Amino acid sequence: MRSRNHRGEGVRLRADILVAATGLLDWGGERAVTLRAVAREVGIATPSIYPHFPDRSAVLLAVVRAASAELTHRIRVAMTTASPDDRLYAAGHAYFDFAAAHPRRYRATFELADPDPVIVRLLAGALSECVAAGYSASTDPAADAVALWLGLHGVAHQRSVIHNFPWSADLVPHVVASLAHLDVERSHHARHHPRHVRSRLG
Amino acid sequence: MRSRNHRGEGVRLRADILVAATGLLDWGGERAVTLRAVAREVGIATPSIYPHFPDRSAVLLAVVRAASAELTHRIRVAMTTASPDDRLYAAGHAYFDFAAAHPRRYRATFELADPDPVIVRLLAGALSECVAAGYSASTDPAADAVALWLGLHGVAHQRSVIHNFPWSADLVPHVVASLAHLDVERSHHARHHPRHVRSRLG
DNA sequence: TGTACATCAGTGAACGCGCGTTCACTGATGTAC
DNA sequence: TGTACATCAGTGAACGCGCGTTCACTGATGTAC
Repeated sequence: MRSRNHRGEGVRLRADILVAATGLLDWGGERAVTLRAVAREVGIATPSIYPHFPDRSAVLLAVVRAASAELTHRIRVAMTTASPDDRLYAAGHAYFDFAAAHPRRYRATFELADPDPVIVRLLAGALSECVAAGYSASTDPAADAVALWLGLHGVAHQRSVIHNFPWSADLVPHVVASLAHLDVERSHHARHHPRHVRSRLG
Repeated sequence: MRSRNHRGEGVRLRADILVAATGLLDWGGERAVTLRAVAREVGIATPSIYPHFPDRSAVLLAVVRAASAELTHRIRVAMTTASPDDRLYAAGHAYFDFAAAHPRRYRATFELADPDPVIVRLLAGALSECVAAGYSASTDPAADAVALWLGLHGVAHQRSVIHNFPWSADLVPHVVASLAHLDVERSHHARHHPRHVRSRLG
């Protein structure tokens, strides 16, 4: 099934192990990531994992660190938008989408590793720009960015846990606008949901 | 160590099993709740659990349902306050405190059982009263109550996971005020943190 | 009042399983001379 | 060019463990007659 790596390319197996472990995590949660299951998936003998990882927990930690890095990357990519308030909305959606796409991985990431502080910094930066541009009424962007991140985490985590929940389409922008104290009238949210704005103005 | 129950009082063991399982859950997480460990803790033979629960997952589910009921109860008790906005702040603190007091139990509760819809209804009720009293600018209390609950969950869940985090003292009232669109000037938050209000007004 | 019997609360031993980890190994491939 | 040797990538068998669950049971306590 799997052919032995060429000399000097033994590190490739490390990557294969991580891919398999990630798949198992997504499929059956943390419990499903056993060294034997990983080896079965990769097509190797179980002890072949040991030259690459000291023990089971090291494999899990590596998986979870990679997930954290990917989440940060997706948020960073999503935030390449012109206006700072749209950057916040885009970050919120990227965050939510990641949790929706990989529910178990998202959960394990936050249970086994500390959250990447870069995310909060990115949010704080965009929020500060919103304040400077007059889009946000925040008086403490650093603190509000933390609250915003925690709010997004709450939405994303529940999304990763619950199956039948009344997820309204504008929940994410709603949470973003509230916690970032965004001016709803000019926001992405307002532009896409004029009826909501009208009822708010009426 | 443990003496056999009198005739007709065999159900007592059921309660003992739940107490022990809850303790193990708090101590070592879901993985620590094995039937053998529970039996060891209670002081019985492992098979003695079976007359009371069909299998391991039933024990866990019962533990988690009890935790959910207790959380709801604590929120209900906390919400016996005069003004509706204080009820929201009190609910937020009760929620946070529960997660801080029983981190692993809190996590397991939301991973193994659906959240108790009563909580959202309680929040929606108080929020509606805030709107009626002119304390909240919410235009959709039902939707805002969901967002508020998700925000609280985010704060509480991170609290149950992370150990060294910059938990600011007014994070919870901050999140509550933002998501409930509360009038910060009259709020509990404002009354207890006048400096924050001044900077907001300046 | 005595006694046979049913029921209740719980036990002890055993089953088969999957697990993490260790150990001594194998066979191919490159390198020094 | 040939050959001994080192290294690399990975294997197969075994260890001891804790687990969920099943089974036939035990001994005390209440009840019917």
